[in-house]
Amino acid sequence: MLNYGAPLDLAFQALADPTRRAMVERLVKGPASVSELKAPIPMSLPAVMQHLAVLETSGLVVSQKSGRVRTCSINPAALAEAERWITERRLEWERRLDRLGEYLKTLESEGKSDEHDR
Amino acid sequence: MLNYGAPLDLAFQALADPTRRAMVERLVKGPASVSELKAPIPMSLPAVMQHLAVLETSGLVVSQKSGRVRTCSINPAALAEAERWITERRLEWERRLDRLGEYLKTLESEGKSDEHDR
DNA sequence: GCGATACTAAAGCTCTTGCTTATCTATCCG
DNA sequence: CGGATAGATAAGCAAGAGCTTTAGTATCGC
Repeated sequence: MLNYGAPLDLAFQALADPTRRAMVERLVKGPASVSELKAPIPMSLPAVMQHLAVLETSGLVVSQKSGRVRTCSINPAALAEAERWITERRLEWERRLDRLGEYLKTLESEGKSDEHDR
Repeated sequence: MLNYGAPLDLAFQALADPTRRAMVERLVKGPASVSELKAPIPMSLPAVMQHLAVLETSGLVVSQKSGRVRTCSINPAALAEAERWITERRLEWERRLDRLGEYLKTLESEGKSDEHDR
């Protein structure tokens, strides 16, 4: 499986951890420093920074350092890309169900005329 | 971090692998047997079955065995749940940007009247 | 019945993840 | 300057993910 979809790998992998999802949930409310991100998380600071690194290499989060504080924010584009993959699959599934419904309706009405023909 | 969101953990984890995403992409086109799922994948059959197991425990895929063939299909509900989490975060981010825009517009017009007041 | 088909189960191996503690480097401020 | 703050880096470790090969167990069709 050519890892053609590597960006999606990273995004979904990043979202697969509850701590990282909590960090994303915090960041959608607005940018935050590393300490602010760490605050509600019962974990060592290096652990939080490692989660942050995963979020950054996935592209879901960007950050910049100013003085001694690093400010993190959401990158909505990466979030949208992951969303888009799922949405497209769901839509494809629904389109297929629609076609199947049409087909079954056709079969049913043909069945009815068959009954008359008999 | 209480693993309160465990179902999402499993769904995103499942989607983080390109082989598994390829299997999902196949299944949105309609149900398939294990062998049909394996066909395009250059991997041993047990490996494919392990991927399938991940997809099943995540709830993204369901399957039933009839005779000697197991037929797999998508569970759109699980797909929709993962989609929903992302969508809600993106929407929250956008609502925040809107509020910020309003606020900045307010500041700007107040700034203009300040200039007049000066 | 018997060979081929379609999966299933188990063991083992390597690489990655998700933490930890300990140590170190910058910046800020009184 | 010097102590407190904010973050970075490194090493180490237990558990899990993602394969493999090997060896099964049911069905199906002649």
